[in-house]
Amino acid sequence: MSAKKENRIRAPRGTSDYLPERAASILWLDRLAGEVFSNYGYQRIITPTFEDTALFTRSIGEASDIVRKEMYTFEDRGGRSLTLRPEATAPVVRAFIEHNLGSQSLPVKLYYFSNMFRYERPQAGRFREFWQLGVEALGSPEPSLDAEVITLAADFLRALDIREGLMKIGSMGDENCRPQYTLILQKYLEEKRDSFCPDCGERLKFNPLRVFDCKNPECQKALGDAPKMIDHLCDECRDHFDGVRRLLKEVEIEFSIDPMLVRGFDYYTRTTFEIQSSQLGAQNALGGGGRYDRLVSDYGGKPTPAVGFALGIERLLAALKAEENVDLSAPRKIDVFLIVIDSEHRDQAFKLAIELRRIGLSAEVDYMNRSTRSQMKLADKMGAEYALILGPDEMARGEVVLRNLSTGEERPEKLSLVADKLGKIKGFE
RNA sequence: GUGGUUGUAGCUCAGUUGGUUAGAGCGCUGGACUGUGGCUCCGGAGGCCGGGGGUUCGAAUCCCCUCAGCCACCCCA
Repeated sequence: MSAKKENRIRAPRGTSDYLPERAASILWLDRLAGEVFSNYGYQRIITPTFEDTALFTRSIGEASDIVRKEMYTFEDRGGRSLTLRPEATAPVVRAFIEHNLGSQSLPVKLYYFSNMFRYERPQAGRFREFWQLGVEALGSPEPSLDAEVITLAADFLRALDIREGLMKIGSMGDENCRPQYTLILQKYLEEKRDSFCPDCGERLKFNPLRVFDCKNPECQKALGDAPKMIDHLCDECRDHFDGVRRLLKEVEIEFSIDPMLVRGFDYYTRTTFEIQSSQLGAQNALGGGGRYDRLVSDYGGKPTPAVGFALGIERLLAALKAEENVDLSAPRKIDVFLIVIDSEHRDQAFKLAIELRRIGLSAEVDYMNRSTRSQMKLADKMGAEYALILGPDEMARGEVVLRNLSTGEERPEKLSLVADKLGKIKGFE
């Protein structure tokens, strides 16, 4: 037990053990997501934990921070370069192409709930292993699909009773209007270069849109009258964006237009969105997503427009906790606790416990040779509804005592019939 | 990767200007109640004071290094 602390192995940095209480919260979210998402027609997909490294370098963007310094990349014994998934859109798209899911009726609507890995310095709401819940809808360019996905995200937050989520939406344009806009922006930024911080000086060279993300107040001020993508959309993109906004209003989703919204992946086109929470600290995004019309064809699939989003599970839990709207720490309750008075009846208690469990009741027994009194205390602490007492006198008559722990009422029952009886009381059989 | 801050029992924390066997509450456990819980009372287990090195007669307390947590930058879920 007392291994020297220096030698003790701990969970790796940025990871954590989800002990029963927290694990239960995660599973609860998973189950709730399953309910809400299936109403919207999304089906669960599970992809591998690791993928060919090239899958991510190509989709996320060579220049992005995630690819440059945040991936868990390793070589396996066969010399393949593999990477623990930092996000799930690329794997889902890969699976979509690999299994020719595009030949089904479109759109194909999938959701996932899985762990992601990013080599980052841990911080509030940011970990090296974390969980994401997300959807991908592939096959339609219609604004209604964007609106559906955004509504689904908002409805899920509503189902969780998270009220502080702020929906922000924007548009990145497409291959027609974005390159032109980028040039206009770059030119503007170059002219006002001295007003920006050194970081932004770098950004404007390889990814000028990123300048919008800077938190430096000086930079934000200088950006005030910078040209915005949403003012330079081509006609098609403008119509699309208008369509998304109109539909969101139809279904009463509250949102604001954020002309400065920039997301971290290079593959987005047209609609992007992000849900921010004031409860979260610096890492304030509960989730986000957008449209990626080029990704499937970039991977060699048939051109397939698509849209999706991801929510951060740990951040949802943090927001839930901060808002205190939901009690995630419901105490465990059991149906029956079996109390052994004479240790010669332990085997019978063991058998009876299993019999009760097999008919669907939760039953517990003492494993520590506790006194009767201590067993009663345990039963109480576990929130047991009944205590089943195996006393030598009753056992000699083939009976046990059934005690209702909330009323204190107790009476003898035939040992051979007590399981059936409890099953009936609890509504089984 | 950079900066700030913290690190004492399972948990939340005390620990006085460095001074003998390191404390509390909760939790765990035994008992008071020899076959019966929730309250109360009494007892017990559990810490090389994150780890390593140094200063000192003496370090949980001072110094250095390291690891980890937290917070921020960066970036994003």
